[in-house]
Order: sequence, then C-alpha cells, then structure tokens
Amino acid sequence: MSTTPTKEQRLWQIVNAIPYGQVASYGQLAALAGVPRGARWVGTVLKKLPTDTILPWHRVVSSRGTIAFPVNSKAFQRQYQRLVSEGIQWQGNRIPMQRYQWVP
DNA sequence: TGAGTGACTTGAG
DNA sequence: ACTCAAGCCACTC
Repeated sequence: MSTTPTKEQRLWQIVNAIPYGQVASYGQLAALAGVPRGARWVGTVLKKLPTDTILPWHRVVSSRGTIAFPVNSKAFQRQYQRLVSEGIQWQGNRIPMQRYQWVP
C-alpha cells in the first residue's frame, strides 16, 4: 500500500509549507524537493494543479523575483492580486527576494 | 526509445 | 539594469 512519495508529492508539501506573506523561487523549491536545477519541472508540476487547489502556488516566483507569466496575462494578474493581498512588497514588477528564509 | 516541451536559471555582453 | 543564448530536468507522445 504505502509507497515512497513521488517527487511531485514532495513538491506539493514543500509548496504548502511556504509561509504566508513570503515567496520562494522555482529553483529553490526544486532543490528542496531533491531535484537540483529542476526549476522547469516545478513549473510543469504547478501547471497540472486543479484550479481550485488549496496549494499556495501564487507564492512561487522566478529567482529574480518576477512572476513567470506574461505581464498582461490573466494568470499574471491573478497571482499578482493574491501576493498583494498577502502584503508582499513590490518594487516595480519585482519582489525583493532577499527577505525569504526557509524555515522547515 | 527518442525528440519535443515548458509557470526556470545563469552568465555574458 | 536589460536582453540573449545555452543549459538542465522530468514528463509526454
């Protein structure tokens, strides 16, 4: 019955653990999931999430503090709004990444 | 089995 | 600070 959690499942758990009001990068999460340099894979996994997922996918941004979607896209605005509602600070289209600290 | 794909990353220029 | 190109990984057909 019980099997080893897939990398995908581990990633879900890690994303779920990103604290409110903070963000993590794709590469950062990939490394934590045991897949160094697997940043693109993280995006692939998140893309498969159902629209009504409870996972805080919006707290995942690029390593440069930008949202991965095109600025004019619907998805961008949706993620942007969620981040703003969590009180995240912005500098133009970017979030200063230095604030983030991983706390397991 | 192999070529193609993408919600990325990094290093140069 | 911005743009471009090459690299990397797991997944899909």
